[in-house]
Amino acid sequence: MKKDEIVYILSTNTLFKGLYLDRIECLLDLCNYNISVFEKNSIVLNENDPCANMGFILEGKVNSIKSDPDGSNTIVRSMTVGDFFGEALVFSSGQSCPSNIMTSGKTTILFISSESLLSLCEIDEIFLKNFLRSLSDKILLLNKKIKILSYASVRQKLSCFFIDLSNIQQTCDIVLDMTREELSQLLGVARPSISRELSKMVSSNLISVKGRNITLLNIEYMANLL
Amino acid sequence: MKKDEIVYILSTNTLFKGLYLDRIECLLDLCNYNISVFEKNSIVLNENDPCANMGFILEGKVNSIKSDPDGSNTIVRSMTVGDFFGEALVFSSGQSCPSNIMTSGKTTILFISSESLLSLCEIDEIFLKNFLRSLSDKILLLNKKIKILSYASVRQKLSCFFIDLSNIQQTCDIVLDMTREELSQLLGVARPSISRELSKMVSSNLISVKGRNITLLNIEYMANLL
DNA sequence: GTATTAATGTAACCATGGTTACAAAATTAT
DNA sequence: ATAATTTTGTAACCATGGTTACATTAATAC
Repeated sequence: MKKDEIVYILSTNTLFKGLYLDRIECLLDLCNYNISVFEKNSIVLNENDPCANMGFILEGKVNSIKSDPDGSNTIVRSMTVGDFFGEALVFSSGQSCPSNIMTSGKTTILFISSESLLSLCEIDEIFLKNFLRSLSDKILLLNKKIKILSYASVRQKLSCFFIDLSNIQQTCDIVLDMTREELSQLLGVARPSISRELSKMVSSNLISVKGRNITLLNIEYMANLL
Repeated sequence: MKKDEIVYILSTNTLFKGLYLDRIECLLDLCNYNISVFEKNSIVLNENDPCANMGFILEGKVNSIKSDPDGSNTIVRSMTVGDFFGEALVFSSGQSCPSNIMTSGKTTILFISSESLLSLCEIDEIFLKNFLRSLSDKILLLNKKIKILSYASVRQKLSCFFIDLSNIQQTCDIVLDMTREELSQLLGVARPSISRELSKMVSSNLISVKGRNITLLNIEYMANLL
């Protein structure tokens, strides 16, 4: 893969946002990096492996996979070109990879060492700001997830999720960009329980539902549950 | 409060770890900072306020408080001398304070602006590493919390928690440093449910319990639940 | 178009855990 | 030591939501 292709892909992710292509190339040249190609279904990183590099996906697709005791595997996170992983691991105190990372197709990954990342932070203020913002946003995202998981009832979880979404989309007519199955996993609830509670909320005139389009009819009441 | 007292207090927290006192003083002099004194039960920051400064507690005690819809208040986090807050907020993209921050006694707080923090990161590599480590460790901590909250059964939650603790304490004879009530809040479970499941686990010879001392008798079985 | 697959709604059953209430034990204050 | 307070265990009751199974609808492939 040519260097300008690599640089272009890097420019699409949030860590290099705001940087010109030639600046990115310049920064990359300063780095201790290496590029690895993985076959389909090969293991990039095992659970509990130490993690000294960040990975940037240049080609293909990788999944972060958690093995359940019953033998089944859950995809925790799915990443593709432009995504990166390990940003919270390389600078943590002696922590290791929390899940298996596996390719689901032929995949090219750029690895940058933690020392180099530290240099980038020192050399380029924009990169530093981006890195700090990325970590901070992740913390806020996880906090929001904890908030949702902490609610006792499915109605509370849905209400919280819908209200957040209506704030983001700036309308009471919100559109879900996921299946019910994915929604249920996000909220930590069984899929039929989601459907059941949605029906109840429709009966109670809290919302109306048409496929993935949901209208919030009584935000005040829903907000009072939280 | 004298400057060398301030510097000493800062030296006790993780962001200034590894820095000599005179270096901290030097860094502080470069900062745009201000020191505010709050009376008992005054509000430092309201929920949803924008957050452009980090706060370091120099004196007293502050609580991060979440108001429930039923009118009750939950203390999310309790902070005292040497603790700091807002590290994940100042660099996030347009996010605001997730909870009320209130003093619970006469309190002195040192505020440092986000611009100054950015400067410190650029000037001092140790500070930069500390800041990155602090954010990263928080992410891993939140991930662990999500993992526990995601388990369906109380037995799973307790098993996960106990096994983590036995790794930290390097023994099967673990000691809880909290009440059952606090444990139940941490795991997101009702307090009597904790007691009930502990009893069941004793009956099943998985653990033995004597007050806050718990012995893990069958770690393998417990690990297989996860 | 039809066929195939995936997504969704629904219902019955039942296990888990929340709620409440109270007693016993442990801790702390006086 | 005694009293007061907090922490903890226990039991009965019952609501919530998980499980399973199946029908229906929507989406996609052919």
